[in-house]
Parts: sequence; structure tokens; C-alpha cells
Amino acid sequence: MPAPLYLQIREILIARMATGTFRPGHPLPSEFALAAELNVSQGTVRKALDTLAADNLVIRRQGLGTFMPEATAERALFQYFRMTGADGESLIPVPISEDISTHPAPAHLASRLSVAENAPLIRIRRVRALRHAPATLEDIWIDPQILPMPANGAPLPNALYTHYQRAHNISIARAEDFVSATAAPAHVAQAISIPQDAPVLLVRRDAYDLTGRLVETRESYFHTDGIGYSVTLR
Amino acid sequence: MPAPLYLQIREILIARMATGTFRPGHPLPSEFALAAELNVSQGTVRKALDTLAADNLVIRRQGLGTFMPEATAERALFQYFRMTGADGESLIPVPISEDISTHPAPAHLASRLSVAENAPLIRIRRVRALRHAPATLEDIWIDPQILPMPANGAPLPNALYTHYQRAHNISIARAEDFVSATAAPAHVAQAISIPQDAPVLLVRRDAYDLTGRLVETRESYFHTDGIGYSVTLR
DNA sequence: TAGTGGTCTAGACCACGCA
DNA sequence: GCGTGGTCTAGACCACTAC
Repeated sequence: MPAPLYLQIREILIARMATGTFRPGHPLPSEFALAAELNVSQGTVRKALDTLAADNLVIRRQGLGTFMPEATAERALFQYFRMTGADGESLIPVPISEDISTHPAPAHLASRLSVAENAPLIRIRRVRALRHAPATLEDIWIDPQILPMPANGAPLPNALYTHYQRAHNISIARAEDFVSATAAPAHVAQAISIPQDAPVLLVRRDAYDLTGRLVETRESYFHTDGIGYSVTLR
Repeated sequence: MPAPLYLQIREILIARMATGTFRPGHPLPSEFALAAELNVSQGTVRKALDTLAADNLVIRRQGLGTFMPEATAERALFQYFRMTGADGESLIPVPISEDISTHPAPAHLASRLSVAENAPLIRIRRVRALRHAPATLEDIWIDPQILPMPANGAPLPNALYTHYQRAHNISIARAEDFVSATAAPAHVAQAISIPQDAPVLLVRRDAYDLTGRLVETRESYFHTDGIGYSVTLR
């Protein structure tokens, strides 16, 4: 049995976003235009667009159109940055330092990123502040085969997802977080000025693009003094 | 400007679930029956039901009907228990001990539960195992004015949300989690057999019913050895 | 004013679960 | 076979945005 029409339409639209037929920040064709082109009714296109909007893969604005989302810093913050104050107040991370280098893939990351053990991986290590104090160290690992990067030298844009989208037309569509508690390793403790072995949050994140491909994995350590990972369950 | 019809219908249906007109585990009237009764088209009822289904407030089953969800143990696990293994494997908590008592509301909880400081609150302290080892201690706080409980004595059902729904017709509709890392307090360390001050996850949860009222707040400590809090962001 | 998405309706047919 | 929700269509009108 074939998939329902509106899901077929959905996949077509996702493919067009993934391949660059539609461009981030730009409107998609109108519902009627898509319906005419794809030989379905406008209601079916609407249903496909509604499912995409529910997954934050498009943004609908009455009177304006349906837009492919742009990976702005604001969007990354709102959608993917989950750290807040104890009362839910939103926090803004401020970059302190950043270091790009290449390393052989550690065993526990190689399988996650589907590369051979010891294959070269790019590692971005950065320290950021929350509430004017250093609070997090992150290691971001990417496969240079998917996302080439200046291994040394050229500065990196503030929001990485913006870079992925602009330079490589890779849009982050979904992230899986795994949150645990651990004792701060020495390099983390030193970077964010806390005692070694102090309790810290460790957030492991796998980020996937529109085609479902894993494009980045990161390990973020957070000092959780009046700060925590917030999420709503329904 | 009035709210759209389908949102008005949505609120009516929520109210009927909250007041017991619809019963957990039972089907709602069919789309056509509701449409006829509420003087709207079947399509409008469908849209209202779709938004409810998206929030897990009803369950739709083709050929059977649309059901008000029952707060079963399985459902509580699947929907609200976020702890998994490092590879995402789901874990099942096994009760080890449970203790019900009454305490004056601590300051930091009184405001959250909207009761006076030192007003009597019921506290359920329980210890549970994951993978056959004690792994979590939880303190669950409720206002006896909302959810009366046998302060001492009578045993409690395994799944608390089941009890809320069966005995008081209160369905949990939404939960807000705030996850941080902390050093294990003495009573936690002792209960789950880890060294005092070992890093543990602390999950603070506020749970709301169908009317948006906060009915429970809990603080859960987890030993995160190969275990973590998992969530997908879109 | 023109064009977009948002709401609402009406009706047809399909897929599923059960008696 | 019957009743349920699921899909698909067609068309009308509203609300918002830009020009």
C-alpha cells in the first residue's frame, strides 16, 4: 500500500529543501502553486505543510507565505539551547574561546558518526559563559567528509548551524539529547573555573539533517549552579 | 475576535474530560455525533480532535474511535519516564521502598505549589531500581487539598498518576522538567548505595492537569552510571 | 487590491476492527 | 456489514501583509 498522498508530498518538499531547490529564509511556492504542479488538491498540500510546520521544518506566516527556516542564532537558541535558570528564565551563551583541531576518531564516537576508528575528525572545543561567568565547555565533533572545515586558522561563525546551512546547505532538523551527571574532568574544571570532580551536567547530542543523516555529535559540560536543562513533556 | 471554532470545540472537549463527562479508557462520541451536538461540521470536530491527539490528550484508533487516555503504568513509562541507557534502551523502574508522610511546606516548594509556607504537604519518598540496582530516590510533594492521601497506612498504587486519575479524576496533561547535576545528599547516597557527594542527576518536575493546575511537584535523584535523561528536540 | 495562509463546510471513498 | 477514523477533494469566506 502506498503512503498517503500528503506524506508523499511531504517527502518531496523535504527533498527540495535538502537539495537546495528551496532556499532558507525564502518562501516556498504557494499552496495552490504546489497543488497545481504536483497534481493534488490544495487541501492535500496544506496537510503536508501542516505536518512540516508541526516539526518546525517550515514556518507558516499568514499573508506572507510558507518559509524554509533560516538557521539564525536566535533560532538555534530558541529551538536547541535548553539551558535556563531555575525559574525557567532563558539564558544566552556568550563565547569565550574556541579551538578547532583534527583528531583520530575516539572509539565511542566513531560508531556514532559511522566512521572508522581513528579516522580523522574535526573537533571544535569551545568555552562559553552564562550570566557573565564561564559555565560550559563543549566538544563538537564532525566528519570532514560531510562538513569540511578550516582545520586551523579561519574564524568560525558564532552559530555553527548557520555555518552548516550557509556553506554546505545542511539544515539541522532534529537533535537527540542524552543528559547525565558526572564529575568534572580536569580540563573542564580548569576551563570554567570550578573544582575538579565537581558535579556537572554532561549533555551528549546527536544532530541530524533533513535527510536523517547524523552530521554532528557534541558533548557539552555545564556547571549547573542555578542553571539546568529544561524541557516540557506532553 | 472570538477564538476559531475548532479551538472552542477543543476547550469544550478538554472540559468534559476534566469534569468526568468523558471517562479515561472510554471512547468519546464519534466525530459525527459531536458535530451534530455542537452544531459544527465533522471537519471542524476532526481538527479539534487532531490538535488534542497532537498533545496526547486523546488517542485516535482507526475503526475503533477516539479515546480519553488512561493513566496506565505503561503510559506513564512511555510518556513521562525519560531515563534510558546510553544507547537509548528503555529502562523500567522497579519499586524498592515507599514512605508517605506529612510535612510543613518547605519555602522553595510552597511558592511552586501555591500554598502558604509551612502549610501541610504530603510527601511520598520512594526508592526505585534500574537494571536490578537501586538508582533513584524521589520526593513527590502534593497538596492534600487537591489530592487527599492516606497520610500513613494504606498502600499506594504502583503508578501514582493512575491513582490520581482513578480516585480523583485528575489526569496529568503536561510536565515541565528541570534537570541539573548535584552532589548526592547523605540520605540519597545511603538509599541508592553510592558515595556521599557523588555526582547525581536531579530532575525537578512540575506536573499539570487538564485544566492547567499544578497538582504535583517532585524531585528525583538519579545515579547516572550508563543511564541518562533522553529527549528529542525538533 | 492582490495574494497569501487560516477557517469552515460538504461530501466521497478508503482502511480498519469487530460482530 | 456496520461504524469508526483516515484520506482526498472542492469551494467559500476570513485575516493578514505588502504594494
